[in-house]
Amino acid sequence: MNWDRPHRDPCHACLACDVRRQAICAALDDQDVGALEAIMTATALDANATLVHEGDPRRRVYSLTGGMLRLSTLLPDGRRQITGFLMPGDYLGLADDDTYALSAEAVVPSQLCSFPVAQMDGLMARFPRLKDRLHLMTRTALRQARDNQIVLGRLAPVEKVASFLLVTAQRAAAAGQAGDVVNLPMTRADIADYLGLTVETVSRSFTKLKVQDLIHLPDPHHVTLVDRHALQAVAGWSA
Amino acid sequence: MNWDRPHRDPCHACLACDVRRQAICAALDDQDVGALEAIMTATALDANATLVHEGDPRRRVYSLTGGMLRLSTLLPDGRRQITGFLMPGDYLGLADDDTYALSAEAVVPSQLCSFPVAQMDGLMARFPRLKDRLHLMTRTALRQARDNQIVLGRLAPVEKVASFLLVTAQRAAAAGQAGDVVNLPMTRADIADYLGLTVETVSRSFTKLKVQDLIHLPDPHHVTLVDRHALQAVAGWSA
DNA sequence: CGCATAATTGAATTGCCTCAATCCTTGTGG
DNA sequence: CCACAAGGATTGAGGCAATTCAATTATGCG
Repeated sequence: MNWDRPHRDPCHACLACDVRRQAICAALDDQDVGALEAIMTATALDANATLVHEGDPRRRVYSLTGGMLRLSTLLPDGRRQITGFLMPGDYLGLADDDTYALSAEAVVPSQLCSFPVAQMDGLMARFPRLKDRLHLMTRTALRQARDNQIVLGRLAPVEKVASFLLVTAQRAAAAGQAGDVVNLPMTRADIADYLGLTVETVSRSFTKLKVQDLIHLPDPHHVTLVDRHALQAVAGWSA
Repeated sequence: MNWDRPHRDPCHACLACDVRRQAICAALDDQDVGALEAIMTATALDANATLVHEGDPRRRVYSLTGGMLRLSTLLPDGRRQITGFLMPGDYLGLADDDTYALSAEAVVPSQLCSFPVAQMDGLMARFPRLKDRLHLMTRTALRQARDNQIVLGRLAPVEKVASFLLVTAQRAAAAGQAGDVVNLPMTRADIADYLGLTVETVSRSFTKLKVQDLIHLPDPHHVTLVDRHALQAVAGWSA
């Protein structure tokens, strides 16, 4: 096991949590959230640590509170497809039934809440709003996955990268991290496996956007969106 | 409007429906299904008729009973991405919130049940199993969309087509249509826009599979799966 | 039976990927 | 504190595969 030992903050951690209003717990008010907290185990992951393996029995579900996770699957010959990056407030286990359909690894050191599925199911029966929120998050995830099909199927490399930057910025904004500088904790290889490209093509696409002055690249993990409007045009958003 | 005028079968159509055990109505037993039938309007669509437009307010949801629908979205410059084909028993409106995220058109003449969202919401409140089934179908759709990301992102053209044939055969089997001959009502252009390819590349991929004797093509809309195992290997399923 | 649309096949081009080298940052040990 | 090692990112050159452009064949409908 390569994650830190579980710990539980005794001082009403949930009420002070950064993602109290974004995550699954937002379905419960301050009185009821204790029930969720009671079945929760806070855990931490080192960078690149594996949380769940594709095909493993789905015994726990998770809510990410800090850091970033990548969801991926491997083809027999080693090709990898990353189907999404989880940001704080996101939930892991929305689509899975009895086994995990995807592997989940930490991109950077991450913190999350871990719940046994059986007890989570019990809580959903007790608090309908919890179940409703899970359903809502599933629908949102479905829309995201479908948007991604457009990106993967019909966009050219530069367009894919532009789209990726805009979506990432948007999600960061939704999580409270507004501003024109986007944090990209993942590697270029991760981005490539997410967008269906090679590392080289991703790098070249970044360079193209930089040369056109649509973005700045202070360092590989930070991108400044200089011209959001032009980026949207490149990404094929609206006319 | 290019669909036939609505009609209602007076003789308990739901109980005799082909997809009674697959569609949303499977959540209700024969006593309760009348409540669903009461708010239902049976409609028919001509081939290529548009059922809903991307961006339109989501006032009705649908359950396909016969034929086939394609879900698609357009980029400003005309590029099209088909995100899925709906087969009998499938539900339209799973992911959408207040507006439809995708357009839906009939591939061939199709029949479906139409429900006003408000009344469907009421029924979901009255029959929790109905809501649960919707949630289940949403999760399934999410898994399908993610599987599709792998196909779009990491498979070569022939692999994409092989995968498409196998998935289509599998879904037809789940709907009761077993056998090694797959029905492909959609055009090559539809398949291309689904797999992120051009019409020509799709056609060439079919030819390659045919030359290798993995499939037969009695006509463009019927494919016989000659060697399922070899097809699975081509599609990158398992080792 | 003829037209319009769809599907297939062919030739040429473009652009992404492959292979390879260099640069840069980061962290480690001397 | 500096040198070095190691992994990631970027840049360059060349090949190949999917696309584009174009023509032919097949299919289906009036």
